[in-house]
Amino acid sequence: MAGEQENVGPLGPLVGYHLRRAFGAFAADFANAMDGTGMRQVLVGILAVVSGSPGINQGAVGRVLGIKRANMVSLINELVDMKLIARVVDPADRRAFSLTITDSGRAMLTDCLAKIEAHEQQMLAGFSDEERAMLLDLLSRIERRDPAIA
Amino acid sequence: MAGEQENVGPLGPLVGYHLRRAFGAFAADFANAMDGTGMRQVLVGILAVVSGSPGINQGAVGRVLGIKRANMVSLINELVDMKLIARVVDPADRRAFSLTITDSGRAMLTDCLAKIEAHEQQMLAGFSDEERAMLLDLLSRIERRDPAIA
DNA sequence: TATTGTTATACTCTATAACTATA
DNA sequence: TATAGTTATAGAGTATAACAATA
Repeated sequence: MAGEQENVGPLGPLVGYHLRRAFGAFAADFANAMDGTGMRQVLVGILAVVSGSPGINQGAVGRVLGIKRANMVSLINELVDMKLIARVVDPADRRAFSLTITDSGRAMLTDCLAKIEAHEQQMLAGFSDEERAMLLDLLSRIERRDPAIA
Repeated sequence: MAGEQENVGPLGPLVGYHLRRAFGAFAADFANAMDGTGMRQVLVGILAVVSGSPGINQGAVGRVLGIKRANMVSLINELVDMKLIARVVDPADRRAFSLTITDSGRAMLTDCLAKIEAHEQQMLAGFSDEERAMLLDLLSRIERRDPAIA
């Protein structure tokens, strides 16, 4: 997925270019880290959000993570099929599904988060605590400029 | 593509999560910035690399940008069809194509780079020069950890 | 044998439009 | 009429395997 530290011409000073490459590197290593779990970045994200907000519905999860309603359907189906989350009709609003994490879901999330911690450690090896905090801050400030938010 | 600054549970402290969101925000705004040009992130990247290394071949461009050979084919076809780059058989190695940017390609690249500068300014509004430089440095250090490079 | 480019293919992510059922 | 979820579909990015021509 990458290589050959070379002449990228006018791309060098562009934050967007390096953001893309760094994201690619992170995503590739993340996928490796999830090997054998059957999980992907999005699925872990959804599982984490559901775990943090029991009873939340699909649309809300999507809004939190920036995933369109239409695309949530099959993702939630995957997690339900894997028995990692439970989906019941919300009695207070029968259009909506109330999502909760199952015991296996909690175990899976714990396992994934441990693997993700190791993956982050490896990707950020050589980063001081201050640098990691700085990076988190800078990235968070960019996130808020998502044109789909405003 | 995003929204609802809320409880992301255990994702909050993960660099990978924020990298993904920041990348998404940048990519969405980049796409808007390219509106009307017919260009996309990858195409601009290729054009920039070819412009910086005249005579380079497809495989090399792919290695520089982290794009697989197989995926380069249609991308190069697009740029050739748009008459932004010229492709001739390399006389020194008749397996390879020698790529050069055309005059229209140069004009297109200049136009895109101006639009990209504006887009970066907007996405990084509020960033000091030091912060931007710091971000570039931190991202570059992550890039080098791409598992596909090692 | 290795490499350049090619074709075919497949999976994932993202996006839009139109539908249903509830509110 | 608005919202939650659904279906269908399409474009784009990324990945692998197998092949032809050339080195």
